[in-house]
Amino acid sequence: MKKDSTVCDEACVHRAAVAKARKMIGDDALFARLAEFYKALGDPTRAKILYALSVSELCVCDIAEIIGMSDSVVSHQLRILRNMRLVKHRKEGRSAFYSLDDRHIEVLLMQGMEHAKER
Amino acid sequence: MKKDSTVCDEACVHRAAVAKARKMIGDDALFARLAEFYKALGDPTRAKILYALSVSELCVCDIAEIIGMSDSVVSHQLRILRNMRLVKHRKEGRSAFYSLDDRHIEVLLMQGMEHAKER
DNA sequence: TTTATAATTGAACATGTATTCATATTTGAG
DNA sequence: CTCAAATATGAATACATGTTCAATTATAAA
Repeated sequence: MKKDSTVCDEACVHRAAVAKARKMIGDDALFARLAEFYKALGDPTRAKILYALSVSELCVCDIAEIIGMSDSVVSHQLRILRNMRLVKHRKEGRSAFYSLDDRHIEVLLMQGMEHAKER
Repeated sequence: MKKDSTVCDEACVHRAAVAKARKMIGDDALFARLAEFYKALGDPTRAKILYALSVSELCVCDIAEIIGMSDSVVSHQLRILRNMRLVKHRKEGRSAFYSLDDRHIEVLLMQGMEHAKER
């Protein structure tokens, strides 16, 4: 007999816990946004950019120098970070100065950093 | 003249800030681990799995039911989470019970969730 | 042992994504 | 205006990754 839509043919686990978890997970769009948010941090180049910006406001070519990548790469990644509202920018002459959109981001970065350092 | 390895031909920005940031970013392996860590959270399926596990320990088929995906998908993603040491598992009979590797993960999940809810 | 269930695994496919390169835009300097 | 510098952008490429499907392992029950 094929498994039906119930869980583990009754045998496996606490139904109560399952029901509780299931209720919290209903909102697909929420988890999509959550994943998008973490994905933005989940690339070494973007992580470096954000980390650099946690030190101070910087223009594009400075960031490129600091992380050792081309201006083009940095500009592309900054656009992603901008769309995610993780960074904001301000134009001054022909330069564009970027900074973290809010301090909240910095906290999250540092926490992940501690986790990364531990292993 | 081509741009040399200095920053913005002097004109652009605070050299001191650049030097400070550069020093912190030297360690490539560190940022690789940091990115890997966030990448693990940066997928809706894995985020759902972790969220479900924050409620209680669960076996594979329960997780599959809760998040509405196949056992195979869940098993594949659990392996990734296991390799990242975000979850641990315990075998009991023919079932495998998974749980979060430590409470630290849960905190990080909830913080991202708040960020995701805000927008 | 034989049968069925829970879980794992590997290969294939489709999709997503980071980087490169060339080109455009914008602004300041001469 | 003309030239060069700071960014931005689009197309192309290469690579990574999530899901599906089929097959396998391991355990429990009959």
